[in-house]
Amino acid sequence: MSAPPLSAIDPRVTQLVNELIGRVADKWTMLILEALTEGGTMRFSALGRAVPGISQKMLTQTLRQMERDGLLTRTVHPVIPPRVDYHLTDLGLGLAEAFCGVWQWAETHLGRIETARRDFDART
Amino acid sequence: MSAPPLSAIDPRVTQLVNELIGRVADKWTMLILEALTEGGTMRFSALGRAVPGISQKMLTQTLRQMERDGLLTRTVHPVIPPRVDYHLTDLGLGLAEAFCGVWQWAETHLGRIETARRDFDART
DNA sequence: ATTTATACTTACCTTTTGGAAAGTGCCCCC
DNA sequence: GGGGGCACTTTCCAAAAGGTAAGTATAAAT
Repeated sequence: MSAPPLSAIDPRVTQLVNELIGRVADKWTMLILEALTEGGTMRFSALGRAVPGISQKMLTQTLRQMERDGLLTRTVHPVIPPRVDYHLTDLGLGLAEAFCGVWQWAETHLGRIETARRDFDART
Repeated sequence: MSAPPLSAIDPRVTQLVNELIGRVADKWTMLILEALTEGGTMRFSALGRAVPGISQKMLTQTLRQMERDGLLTRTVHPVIPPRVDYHLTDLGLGLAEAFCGVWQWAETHLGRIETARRDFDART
């Protein structure tokens, strides 16, 4: 499917913003964002514990992406065994705040969605 | 990775909300949400045109999910050739509003993220 | 000397996602 | 009676996501 879109308000910004949101709004990023919002500064292993179900691979990968996007800082302490601290930048905190709205929406309307699903499933 | 999470504020609501957000916050859902917010009532083909790059398969699939979740209504007019209208429910509109914050955040901070990325890539 | 702890990295492999394209149903129009 | 339009549905297949598990580095502790 192609052809020109409906509105001409945004030229290529829309494209970029969508890409950005897609990158930023995935499952693990949101969960890490939440953990760091609550936990302040956390080390790798603590994050692993705070985000149930995440694998080491995805934890590392997601943290790196977030660091790259400037959402958090990564501080390596030159000690052994290694210790690495993560904490949100103001950019990351801002994103967490913005997501707060979605979070709250989800929390308050969870019930309605569940019944909507049941109705739909019964109907079909 | 497993073990108990950091905070005990939310029992299993967190789980449900996360699942819900993951379902609701994907690329196509957001784009369709946006199209319908701007376009009001739209038919299948119009949505296909309004969301550039989506395939018929994903359009149908995403619309069905959204209908199931109660985010939009699907009205089949018994005419030939077929005509099906989609439009957001108040639930869907609420979600669109909630996402508005994220959208705006992304729009305003796009520049900062891009420079953060360049810095990171240069650093490594 | 071996074990332990931490924060990764890498290789392999399964599962999921999603695109392309062809098929379906149905009536109107020429 | 052949073609066209719309809204799907289905099948096949390639690409990407992501899990598991093993490996790496280092120094302190036993």
